Amino acid sequence: MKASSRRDHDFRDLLTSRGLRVTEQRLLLLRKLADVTSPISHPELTERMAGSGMDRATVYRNLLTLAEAGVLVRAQLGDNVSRFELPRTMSSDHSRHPHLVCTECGNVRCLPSGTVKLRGEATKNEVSEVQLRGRCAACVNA
Amino acid sequence: MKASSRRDHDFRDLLTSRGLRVTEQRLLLLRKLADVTSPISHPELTERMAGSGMDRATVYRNLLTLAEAGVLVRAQLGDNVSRFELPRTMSSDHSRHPHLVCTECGNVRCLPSGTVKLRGEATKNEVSEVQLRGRCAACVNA
DNA sequence: AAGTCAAATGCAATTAGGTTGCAGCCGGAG
DNA sequence: CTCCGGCTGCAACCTAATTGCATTTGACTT
Repeated sequence: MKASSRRDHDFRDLLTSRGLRVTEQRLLLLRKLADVTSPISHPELTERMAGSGMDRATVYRNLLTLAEAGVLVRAQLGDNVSRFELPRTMSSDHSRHPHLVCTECGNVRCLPSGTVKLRGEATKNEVSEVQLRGRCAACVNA
Repeated sequence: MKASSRRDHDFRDLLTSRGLRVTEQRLLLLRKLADVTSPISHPELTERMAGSGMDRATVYRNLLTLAEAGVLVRAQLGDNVSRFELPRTMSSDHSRHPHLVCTECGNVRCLPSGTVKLRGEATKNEVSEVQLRGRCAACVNA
């Protein structure tokens, strides 16, 4: 599979450029994260890696390591659980986007960066994360 | 003490106006929260209530109940621990304006309603709460 | 003032997510 | 090929959150 190996190549570069070793576990982890569309927590991710035999401590430490290195973005969405995600476009665009936490279905939706506009007093602060809570479109229509 | 009884009177109104019962425990809890200047976590608060013989579960459930009712504001710094705060201005409707949680000093700042504008895809959801995280103006300038 | 009932509390147990120490493994530099 | 330090697996451990249930009690009704 061309696509997969291409992706792996990017991941290798990403890791080595940050001075991190390229391990089979890290590649598995990054592949998984690339398949997911919204931020994922450590327990959720451990769950999905079940088949690989990877230990939860390894998942945990790698999430921290990768977030620290700037490879992943860490999100705090109000439920006392840290969630991580691979930035949309890995190289250029590290821009954060707003997250919507649905209080009904619990899912986390990523919104386009432009949909939330700060102005006035809000711009006087260094805002690093924008999060909305409410009912997502799917739940509203259901 | 005049001040104390006056404060208690406000607390009673606050509770009854939200359809919550006025219990000795809730008054103790609100008094404690009024004495504190920055958001406090459930364990910290339980610790400080030690002398009152109040149970941790009672503290916990009341924090949730009061936050749910809009009497308290819930904040999350980077450590996966929920902290709660009595808003400075106890306005009737505290959930309608955005909050900025400073990840440095931990305080929660209330922002004017107009400072955060939703548009596009964001408006397709029923957003009930807007929270920004980052460093507040005071910490940035310090 | 007494009666009533759901809300609230106390107590105890349990789950969950985060975190760490250590021995053995392995990526990659030399 | 060899060696070293980073990485992994395993197994605890800790703290915070959460829940079930019997009992108490606030606040409304009579």
